[in-house]
Formats: sequence, structure tokens, C-alpha cells
Amino acid sequence: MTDTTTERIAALLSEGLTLRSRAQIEATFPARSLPPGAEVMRVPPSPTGFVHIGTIYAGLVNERIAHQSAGVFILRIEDTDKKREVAGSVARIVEAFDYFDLQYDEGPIREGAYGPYFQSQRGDIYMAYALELLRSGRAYPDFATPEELQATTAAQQAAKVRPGTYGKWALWREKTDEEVTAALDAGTPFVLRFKSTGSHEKRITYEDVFKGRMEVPENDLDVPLIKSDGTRLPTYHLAHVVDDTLMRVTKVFRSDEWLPSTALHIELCQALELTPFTYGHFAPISILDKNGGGKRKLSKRKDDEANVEFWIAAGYPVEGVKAYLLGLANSTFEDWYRSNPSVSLSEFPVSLEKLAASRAPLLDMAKLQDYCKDYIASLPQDEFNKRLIAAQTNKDFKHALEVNADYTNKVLEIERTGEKPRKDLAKWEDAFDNYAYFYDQLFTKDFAPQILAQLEDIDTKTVAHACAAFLESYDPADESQIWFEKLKAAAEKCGFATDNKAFKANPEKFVGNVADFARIVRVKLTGKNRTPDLTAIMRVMGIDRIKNRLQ
RNA sequence: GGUCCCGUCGUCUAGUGGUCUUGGACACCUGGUUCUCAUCCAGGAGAUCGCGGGUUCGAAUCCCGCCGGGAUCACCA
Repeated sequence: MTDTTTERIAALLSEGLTLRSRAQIEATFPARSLPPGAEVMRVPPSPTGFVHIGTIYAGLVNERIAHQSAGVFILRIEDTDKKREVAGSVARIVEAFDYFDLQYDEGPIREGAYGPYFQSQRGDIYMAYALELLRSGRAYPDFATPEELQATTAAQQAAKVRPGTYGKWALWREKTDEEVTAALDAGTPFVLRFKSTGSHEKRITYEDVFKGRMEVPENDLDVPLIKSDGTRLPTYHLAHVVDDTLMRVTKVFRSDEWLPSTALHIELCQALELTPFTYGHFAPISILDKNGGGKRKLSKRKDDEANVEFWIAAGYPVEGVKAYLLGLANSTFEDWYRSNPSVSLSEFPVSLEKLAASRAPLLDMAKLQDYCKDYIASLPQDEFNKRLIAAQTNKDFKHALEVNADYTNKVLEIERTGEKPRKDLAKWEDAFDNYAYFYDQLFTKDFAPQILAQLEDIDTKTVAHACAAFLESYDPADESQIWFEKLKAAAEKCGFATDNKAFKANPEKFVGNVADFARIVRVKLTGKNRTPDLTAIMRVMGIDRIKNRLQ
């Protein structure tokens, strides 16, 4: 290709952009003045829909490494693919980072000195580097149509060779100046491709922070650098190399899927005379396929759990989720957490070495809920009340909680004041099932309809009889022991067994046992057959409400 | 198919040549806590350390081969 043709291509690519030289650009991204050992970390989500829990996981690890070393944590929006972009995604990303309290120092809204933090706004920067590659003969235009590319892949499959654009399979790699000029004259769209000088036969080695010494074949793929979709935006590869250099990122942590393209990124750095990065590749969170397909990466389409909005809507407490995620990242976390129950999670030192050992961990909702239950139970009463109410998405329930503030305070205190607070709630959403029956309208609407089914083994006459007998002697002032004595007395009066052994020996002699009798009271009062201590519940409900429900 | 990563109870993991007839956590089961639960406490079951060879007095740990799972080979990131 002649210089004239090269410049014609360069002019086409830079049309309308205000290009600066590399030296000028690099002068505006000076070395950061940070204490020794400070790490500059980043997490680069794409605004292509909802926020993936893996992004939060990566965010958490990167944020910790950055901030525990007095470094910088960057949130960079990788929006170079305008076709896949979904409106509102950036707002969702920002919200999710806020919800999980992942404080980024630079990124959307929090503009820093190394921006812009949207890749789509850095087009002129990438182009300066792309043109340099073009001029140095390390990039070339490729006018191939999608059909031609497909045909190549088919031919490669037929020939049983590795697919991809490399060597003789790279259609436009060695075209003559005339051919290029002709395509240019015809106005054919083109991508700018990297011209790799690597060989699949030769090997390179590099050090991965998590996986140790890696020895892999050199890259020989001529990957696209600049797209032909009219945006003239870069692909990930160019953008990554340029941005992480300019933003002065010290360690590139990314998920395993990038492992195979690391050789390419190293070659790109060399072609641009940039220092290659320190990489660390970690395994993404996976999930057990519900259809029995085995372990696989958490997928956006199939798994609700992949979507952090699912977590936020259900009201999983941030601290519980983060504790679980930290446990996934570092196996030493569990012990630390146990021995430091009242210390903030941010005090936990995340270790790189421990992260190394982590395979693709399976998301274990049961374990995560266990963390969340413990956390919610540990909350002081006022904090518990405040957060529980704030998190409710059911308007009627939230209204009921707020309007009857004094009553609500008593309700939420049930069995939470002692040494061992109840652990009913794994997420704030669970509050409805645990507390809504205290409010008459909600009780009537959502709980009372279940009473019949819960008591179907006992005939209605017996139920009515039992309620009347129990009410007769009930006194809100009774301590739970007396309360139970009275319940037993009422049960006996109605033909229930008060001695479990006697009942088991001759069940036919009784209507039921004490447990059945208590169940009648419990279900009539709450619509549920499992609740906290009835004495406490009744004391809070008040005599009028009790009479109402037992009649 | 090529290349790379990974393989210890159901799950997450501890373990880097002897102290491991593999330890912990979650889940599960049993019993206890004078009504049902959430808990809590005590106990239990659960892993031929993917398989086969080798090195060694000795291997979950080192070496080789195999098998299995995953990732990647896009103008997606």
C-alpha cells in the first residue's frame, strides 16, 4: 500500500474528529501521584441491559483492592457497541453500584481527571492510536462482507483448520494498492484490522496474578480495531489497551473469558510500544442449570439470580450479599467474619493469593440467605424498623406499617429484644409474610382466606368451641406460663389431650392434642400455622382484635 | 477441531510430600429447648481427594497419560 493510499484511509477515518497526536494525548493523562503500593483498579460494564451480579462481584473485588491500598477505583462504561446498547442501562449500573455501596472514585457522575469514562466519548483518542498502527504498517483496511467472512469460516471448517482471520485466511491482509484503491473508490465500508506478526507455532509466557505463569501460543489473529458500522468506534481490544494505559490502571482483573485474548493484548501493547499490563483472570460466578445441564456461567436470560435488580427488589441486605460474595472471593473470610462480628466488612483484607484458588463458584442461595438472616437479626431495633419499612414495595403494607407507628413498633419488637433475636427474615420482602397479618385489612385480604385450608382436619364446630373456651379465660396480663396453663385447661374442656403420651396411646379418645388446640388459636389469629410465640403476638394485637378474629 | 483454564462431601472451600482412616461452613437427618415455627444447643450421615500409571520408605499434595467440565477462536464486551 502506498503512502498516498494510507493517508487517504487515514483521512476517511479521521473525518470530523479533532485528532491530537499521541504525545499530546498522553500529556493530558499524567502519571497519578499516589502512595507507593496504591493500585488503580477498574470495572468496565457494558450498558446492554440489566446489571449482572458478576459485575457486582468484580466490582467488589476491584473496589477492595483499590481502596485498601489507598488507590483509585474506576467505573468505566464500555459502550462501543451502539447496536447492543439498551437505554437506561447506565442509570441502572450507577444505581446498582450505589445500592451495593461500591464507591467508585471516577466514572459516570463522578468525573475525574482521566475521563471521559464513557468509551463512546473517547473516539478521537482511540483513533490516534489506530492511525499510528495504520501508518506503521501494523493495521490495514478490510472490505470483506459478512458473507465473505462466513464463507472463510466454512472453508476453514471444511479444511479442518482453526477458524479466524489470520495468515492466508485474512482476505485483505496482502491486497495490492490497486485493489484497495478500487474498493475505496467504490465507497465500500471497511474495518481497520490489526496486522499481527505473531505465529501460532511460537509461544510466549507471562505472569497472571491468579493463575501464575502462563505459556501460550502467540497471537496471530488480525482482529478488527475500528468498526465499519459508521461509529468508527474501537473494538474492546484497542479500547482496553488504550484506556487502561491512559487511565494508569495498575492491575487488570477480568473474568476468565478474556484469558485466551491476553496474547493478543500483549501484542497490541508491543505494536503500540506500550508497557503490557499485569493481568489477573478470575472465574465468573456460575449456577446449577435447573434443567439438569450441570454447572454453567450465570446467564442473563435464564437466571433471575443473575440480575441484581432481582436482589434489590427482593430486598436482600447489601451487607449480607457482600459478606457472601467476599466469602466466595476469599475462603479466609468466613473465619474472619465470625471472629469480627461487629466490625465493618470494609475492614476485611481481601487477599490476591486467596482469590487465585477460587474456581467458578456456584451461586448458593441458601448460604447467601443464611448470611442475610444473620445480618438482619443482628440489626438494632430502630435500624431494623427503619430499613424494613423503607424496603417494602407493597404499598398497602408499607402504608399500614407507617400509619400505625406505635403498633408497628410493638409488632416488630416481637422476640427481637432478648439475647437471641428471631431469624425469620433473609430479605426485606419476607416481612410481608411475617408481619402483615397484624394489620386487619391485610389479614382479611391475604391471610384469612387460608384459615379454612389450615384447619381442614378439624370440624368447624370444634374450632368455634375451642376459640370460645380459650377466649373465656384469656387475660392479656398473663405471663406465658400461665397463658399456657389456661390454654391447656381450655383444651381439656374441649376434649383435647393435654398429655402427649396419653394422646399417643389412645388418639381415638381425644379430639386432638394440645398442639392441635394451639394450632386452632394460632391459625384463627394469624392465618398461619407457623408464627412466633403466641403470647407475645396476642399481647401486641390487643383484646379487641383477638376477639374479632376468634369469633 | 486448535488453544487455554479447572477437577477434594450436594454446594463453597481448607489442604503445597508424613501431624489427613481429608478439617470447616451452608444444606440435609436425629434428639433437646414443657404450643407451631425462625433460632439456639448436642449428635449424625455425607468425599474410592476425576481415572490410570509412575517417583518416593511415604502422595489429595510431585511427574506422565487419559477422562470430564468450562472458556475462547465475532465489526460482543
